[in-house]
Amino acid sequence: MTFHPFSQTLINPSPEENLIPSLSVDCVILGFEDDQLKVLLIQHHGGPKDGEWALPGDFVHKNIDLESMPYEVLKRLTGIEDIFVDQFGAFGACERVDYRRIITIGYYALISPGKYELKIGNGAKKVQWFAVDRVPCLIFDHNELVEAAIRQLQMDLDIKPIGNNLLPEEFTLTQMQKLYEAILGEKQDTRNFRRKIANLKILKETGKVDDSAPHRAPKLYQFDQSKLK
Amino acid sequence: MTFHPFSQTLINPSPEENLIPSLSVDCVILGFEDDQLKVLLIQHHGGPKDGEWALPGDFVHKNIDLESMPYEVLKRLTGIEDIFVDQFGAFGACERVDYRRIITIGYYALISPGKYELKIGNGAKKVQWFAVDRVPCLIFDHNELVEAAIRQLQMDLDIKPIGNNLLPEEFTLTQMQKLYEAILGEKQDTRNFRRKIANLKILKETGKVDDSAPHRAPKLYQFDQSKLK
DNA sequence: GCAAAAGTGTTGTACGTACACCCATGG
DNA sequence: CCATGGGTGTACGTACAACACTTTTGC
Repeated sequence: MTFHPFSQTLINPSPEENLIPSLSVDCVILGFEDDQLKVLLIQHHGGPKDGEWALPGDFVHKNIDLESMPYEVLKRLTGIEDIFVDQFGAFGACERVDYRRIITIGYYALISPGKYELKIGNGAKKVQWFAVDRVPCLIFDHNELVEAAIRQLQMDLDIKPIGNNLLPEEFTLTQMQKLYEAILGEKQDTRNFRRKIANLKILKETGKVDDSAPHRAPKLYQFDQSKLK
Repeated sequence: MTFHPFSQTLINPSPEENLIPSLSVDCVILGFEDDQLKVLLIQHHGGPKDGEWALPGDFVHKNIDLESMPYEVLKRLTGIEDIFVDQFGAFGACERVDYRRIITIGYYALISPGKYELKIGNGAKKVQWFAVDRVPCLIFDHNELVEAAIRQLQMDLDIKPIGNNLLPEEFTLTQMQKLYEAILGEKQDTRNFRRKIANLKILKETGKVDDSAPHRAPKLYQFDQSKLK
């Protein structure tokens, strides 16, 4: 197999003839940890972008549906498949990739960091979570993609089961509020937030509390899967 | 130049080596006429889809930004450039095109039918407006693209200057209401609609009326360009 | 008893919705 | 004078924004 300047992120790169060389998929994988929205980045190992940080991605495979591609990328990085993924745009300026004409389709994915063990593909030196307001300079237009993904996530926040994918199985309302604040980038009023969530009627109490902290123990909730439209 | 199975819509097809053969752009060109939302379709002439109806589109040109491609398509069909265009998604199921793997990026465009003279490209038999609820069976997944474009348009209706592009320079509030009804697919209450539009403060009276009809002459309005956010 | 976070209500305002009649005009 | 479409107001309910104090617990 010849060196492939863009498949640095692959664990099992496909033979080049199975790829569409001018069309890639990039994934903005978002997670919520330490009250912060984080994005999963990989550091290239070898190739023209050695040492630089980038979104995980891949060329579109000729025999795989476009919409399945982000799951392929995620499977290689995390070993999981049943996650929330949404397309947020196609990016295709002539000079977005400096050495070749490549159009990319951006997807964002929502997972819980820590729930999965990350694998480092061949072509990658490191895989690491970064807070979205501490993202380093990325290759190509990847910083733009991160911003576009977050804008889309903000718009989807009220109409898609975002929390269900970014929060642990059981969580407190304070955690959920922190998640909303991280996504929207602004503080929320506690009383208004709780009323709004209550009106959605998508949570149910577990009956348990989180008594790991040294003060009043908050109630734990979970999503009522039957009520997520 | 060899025959190119997909560039039926081109007036001046580019040499094949300037195209990205696995990546196309399709345009859902929408207009408003006779109180109906209409979409512009072309009928293929020659090639594997001879006689069938399709969205106008083109392969992505290697030396043209992706986001400029819909303008290229529109320029060939209508000779105009300054119109509203928005990307609504990338479509890439393996079997969406029956004879080859082609991913397409969908754009919708808004123009006033009748304002422009349509050109018939070589590769096309006809160019024709169809009411969106009377769209014939189209090639590939183009019917899906039309529906996706309209869904996107519905979501954009309140946040983008849709009317500014689909209505004539001067128009009545009834016309505008009919446009909203056509896009949303449901009747609007006249009083509520007028109050809503008034609250937006994006229109100004022209002082003129339309006295072409045999009853009370409605006032003519225009968009106040300085107030379109 | 205090620090630290959980939890809780009221009020005003803005917006959506439902609903019916008079007005102006041309023929 | 009548048919046709233009134009207008009120009342209600819901949703959001602003705002501060009490409760529980571990130490």
